[in-house]
Amino acid sequence: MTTDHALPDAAAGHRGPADHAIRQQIIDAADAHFGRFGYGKTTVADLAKAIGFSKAYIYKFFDSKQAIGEAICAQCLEKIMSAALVSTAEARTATEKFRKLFSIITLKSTELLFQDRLLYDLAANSATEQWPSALGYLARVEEALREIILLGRETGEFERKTPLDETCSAIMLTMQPFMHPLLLEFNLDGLPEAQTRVINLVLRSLAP
Amino acid sequence: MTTDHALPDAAAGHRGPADHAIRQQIIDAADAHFGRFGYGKTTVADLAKAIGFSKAYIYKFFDSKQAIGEAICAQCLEKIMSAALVSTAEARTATEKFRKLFSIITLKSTELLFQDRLLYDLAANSATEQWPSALGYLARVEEALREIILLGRETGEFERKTPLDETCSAIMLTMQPFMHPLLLEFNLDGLPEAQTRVINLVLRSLAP
DNA sequence: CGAGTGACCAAAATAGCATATGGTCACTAT
DNA sequence: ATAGTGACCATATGCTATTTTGGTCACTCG
Repeated sequence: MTTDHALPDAAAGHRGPADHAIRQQIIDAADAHFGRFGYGKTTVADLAKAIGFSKAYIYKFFDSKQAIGEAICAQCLEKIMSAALVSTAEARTATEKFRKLFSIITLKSTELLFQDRLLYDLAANSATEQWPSALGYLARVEEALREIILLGRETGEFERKTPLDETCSAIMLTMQPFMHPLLLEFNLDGLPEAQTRVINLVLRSLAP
Repeated sequence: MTTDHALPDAAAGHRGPADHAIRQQIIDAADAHFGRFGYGKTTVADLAKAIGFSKAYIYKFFDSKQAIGEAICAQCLEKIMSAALVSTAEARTATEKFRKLFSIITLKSTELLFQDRLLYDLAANSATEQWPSALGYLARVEEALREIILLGRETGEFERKTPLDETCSAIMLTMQPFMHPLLLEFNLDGLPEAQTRVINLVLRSLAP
């Protein structure tokens, strides 16, 4: 799986050697602290103490506290995305892959919401403020969607007239109520039926 | 046009006689003040002074300051809705009515956003906090949508297999990115093309 | 030269307090 | 009874003084 597309740089805000043991220690500590106390209540000094170095040393590896937040956020979103990709890989038809892609994303997002509320808040912040981590995630989802639609067009499951980009971006928008953290929370009550109805609607529009 | 459906009570928070000259004076004063200074910066005492009565008298007509906010908000949303209804009435086909309904709603909402930012913020608040005024508005939009789809089904423009309620609620969700004030602001950059693409997608799914 | 840091600063968060505000009620005047 | 109000209270809001916090840099140590 190649990750070096022209996506928003997932390593934005990084400094120094990209794969350093200390960097990983910082990320681990941040993951634990952000999850337990929240992004806002965790200070950079806390992270420094957790790994046994001084605060200044943290800044040899990250541009800012937000950059650390982005790394954690990207990790969360990566977990969601990879669960979705596993699920789509198991599905046989493009239609099934399509259903899985978005239903797993929503499922995993709601799990995050209920189990790691503080990390979810971080992800929500990332989305509303359009951090690179969130933009990269959306780009990856759209890329997966594009491949599914291409497959469906090849197998004859989906129509071939509508421009691919147009279809993809429109579908991403229809799924926003179940992907964007703020809207997801807003639409929680109707799940999962509401999403199924929208997925059905989109699939009808994809029919040849 | 009958408005006495089982919608969320648009007159919630009202007290005393429903059509009293004073009530209208309060609403007018609130409209002016909320628009100029914002909901938060306007005090009930300000409104009282504006109409030349004491603060306590206001509470003979409204349960709370929020109830006044709801009234103003309902008024704003009503303007948007009636503009959309005028537009759909002019359109001939169900397809055209459908396009008009949602594009006018988005157009008028963005106009409100740019021209009366403070009232827009009030409406945004109403939506995120699910005030009756916002719920009533959504119910009215969905009702208009339902009638358009019914028309389209009669004229043969739209398919007839999918359950009507399911279609309507799904479409409302697909349009959320352009209706919900917070998302609208978020999606402003892609307008109006992005919405057109979604509308096209939905219309494809409605095709017989 | 590279790993690591204490001391330092501007900006932001916090705490504590005075004031303003939403809301009620007993009351007056008509 | 109806129209209307001043005085009152608990809470929210704004404000200022103080502390924390994000972030930098010159510096030490090996």
